[in-house]
Amino acid sequence: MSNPIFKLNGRIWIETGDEKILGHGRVELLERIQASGSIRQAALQMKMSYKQAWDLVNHMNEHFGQPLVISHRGGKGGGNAVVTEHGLKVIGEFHLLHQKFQEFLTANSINLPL
Amino acid sequence: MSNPIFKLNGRIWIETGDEKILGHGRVELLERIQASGSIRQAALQMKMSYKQAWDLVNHMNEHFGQPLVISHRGGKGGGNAVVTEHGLKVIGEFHLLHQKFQEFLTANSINLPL
DNA sequence: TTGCGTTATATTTTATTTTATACAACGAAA
DNA sequence: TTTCGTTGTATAAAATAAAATATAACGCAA
Repeated sequence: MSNPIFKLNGRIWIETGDEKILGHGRVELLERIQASGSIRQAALQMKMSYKQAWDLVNHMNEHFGQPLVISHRGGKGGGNAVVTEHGLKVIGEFHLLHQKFQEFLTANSINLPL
Repeated sequence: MSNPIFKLNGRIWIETGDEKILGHGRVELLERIQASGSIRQAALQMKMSYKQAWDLVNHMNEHFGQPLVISHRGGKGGGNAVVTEHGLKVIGEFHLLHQKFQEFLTANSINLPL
């Protein structure tokens, strides 16, 4: 390990109480649900199990003031899921925070003697 | 879930390449090693196994340019571990970054309609 | 030279998390 | 009313991670 390059990195998320309810993975999931109209397709795209995706969606719906995703079963295509207006707002707000955080990361670095 | 309070939280760490080599847990471990002079005691205090603590120390020593911890076995007390000058420097630098990050977290928040 | 407590390491066991599998419920459309 | 693919849910299997256990190496001090 000669001449290592040290990089600052990190993650941010939203909590209520001490429970994490939104991070960048969940945001990506929401975006893929919106794009595909399907929890299953979003899960496949992100290579996670349907159960995990469903659990995440359910958790978000339970912990935000209003549901972020509304799903229907049966009907054309077997069922579908849509991201609510509130969900879109949440996505947008998180993107703003994420961008500021990226700026923080690039603006700060470790200063270590080699 | 009526009237939820959304809080921004997060973590930062140092990487080389794509490997995490220092975060707040490792920093605490270093500090406890320095305070106790023992990897084992530090591990006990943090309720982690000796093996896990040793692996973390070993990983840090391998990935920073110079060792952060020097250990000895045998002798008075059975052996000991000390944090190097470079290790102290690393701890200090991380604290600076961490403090700035805390300021970032308190300065930013989500804006969501209830 | 024996005992001591720690470091260092390997191996086994346990616990936790994740994934896979199965299937009922559903509603539109053929 | 049958088919279809998804949602929703439970259970089993598999994969990971963590912890427990064991033991050698070590060097000082009694």
